[in-house]
Amino acid sequence: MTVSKTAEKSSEKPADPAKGRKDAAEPQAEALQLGELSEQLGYVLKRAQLKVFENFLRCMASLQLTPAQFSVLLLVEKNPGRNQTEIASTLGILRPNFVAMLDNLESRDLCARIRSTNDRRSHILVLTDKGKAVLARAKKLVATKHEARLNDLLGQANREALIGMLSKIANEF
Amino acid sequence: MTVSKTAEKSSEKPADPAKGRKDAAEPQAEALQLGELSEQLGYVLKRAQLKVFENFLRCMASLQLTPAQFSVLLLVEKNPGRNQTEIASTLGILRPNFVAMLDNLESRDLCARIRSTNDRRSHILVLTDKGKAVLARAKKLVATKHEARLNDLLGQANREALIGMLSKIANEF
DNA sequence: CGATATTTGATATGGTCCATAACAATTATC
DNA sequence: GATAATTGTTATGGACCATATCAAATATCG
Repeated sequence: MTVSKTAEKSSEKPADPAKGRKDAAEPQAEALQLGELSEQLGYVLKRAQLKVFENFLRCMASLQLTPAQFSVLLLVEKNPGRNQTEIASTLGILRPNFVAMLDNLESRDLCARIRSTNDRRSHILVLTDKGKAVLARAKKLVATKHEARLNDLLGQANREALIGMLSKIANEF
Repeated sequence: MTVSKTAEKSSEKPADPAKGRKDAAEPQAEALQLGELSEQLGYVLKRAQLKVFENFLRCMASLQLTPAQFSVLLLVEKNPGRNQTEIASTLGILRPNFVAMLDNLESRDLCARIRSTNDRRSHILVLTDKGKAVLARAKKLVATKHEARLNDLLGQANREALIGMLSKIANEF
């Protein structure tokens, strides 16, 4: 009863005051003031990103795909025949860190490494049939349960504006 | 010459083809297609967040403040007299992980832990004079070099709309 | 009052992600 | 053909995050 298991921070007990302690010397003392923090771009961005990833993982629980894994599958599907270095660098993943990721996806038979005939150093990446099927299901889950949630929250126009602004920041900041 | 030192991913060498190898069998093969990835909320959010944090660190290089440290100073200034648990949980930091953070800030004489007289278990947090001064300078740097950059990029109205939407996501997603 | 439970700060520890160095195999360059 | 560069890989360390556990202090309740 100490804490729950995972991914549960606050919103447990507001430690409700006015319970009848010694006296009524401190009637207030409750929620903290965020102040300028709520206007800080980085703060709000990080918080939003954590929430979005959290929701993504919940939506993908049945397929056991992380955001990073999903992005790899998407990119390999869109660019079949590329090697590890190309896929990894496009996603901002360093080659050494990409190895374990691919080991995982390959062990689950979602994608495959194929030795290139042109350059026998490199591994060509392709999706397996299972990988394609899983990705198709993943896309539906993301569209239905994840991205749709944005429309409910912001509306179609705002959602597109948000994506556009974030892209601009990601590319030009 | 293997790679640069830090924070330099791609945009190094497109490995320009058409250089004259064996034959001219593969004339294309260049930039990868992002495809649906550029429309994925989580992907764009994460990319934007990384860029913003990167820029934040550059702006704060002279003060050696990370986004997390800045947020702690801001929150302690706005809510003096709160204890570690309150400050940490408000920022989504787990108490165990907050200890080292405070050790750092306290060793730099930016904030101080004071044993509470009401509850001798808890440590009241306050900013030192140096902490207040550093935070004041940090605020100016953030406003001048960091947040201002958003206005240049998006414009005042869009910047406010973006912050608003991100807050909404952070709170209601 | 006194026994038990809870809270607070702290330590230890493990997991994940990120970054660098270094290596063997292969290819490019000269 | 000798040297340099590239590709995938391993090893490794750091930063961040999460849980269990502890001692001190406090709260709760018989």
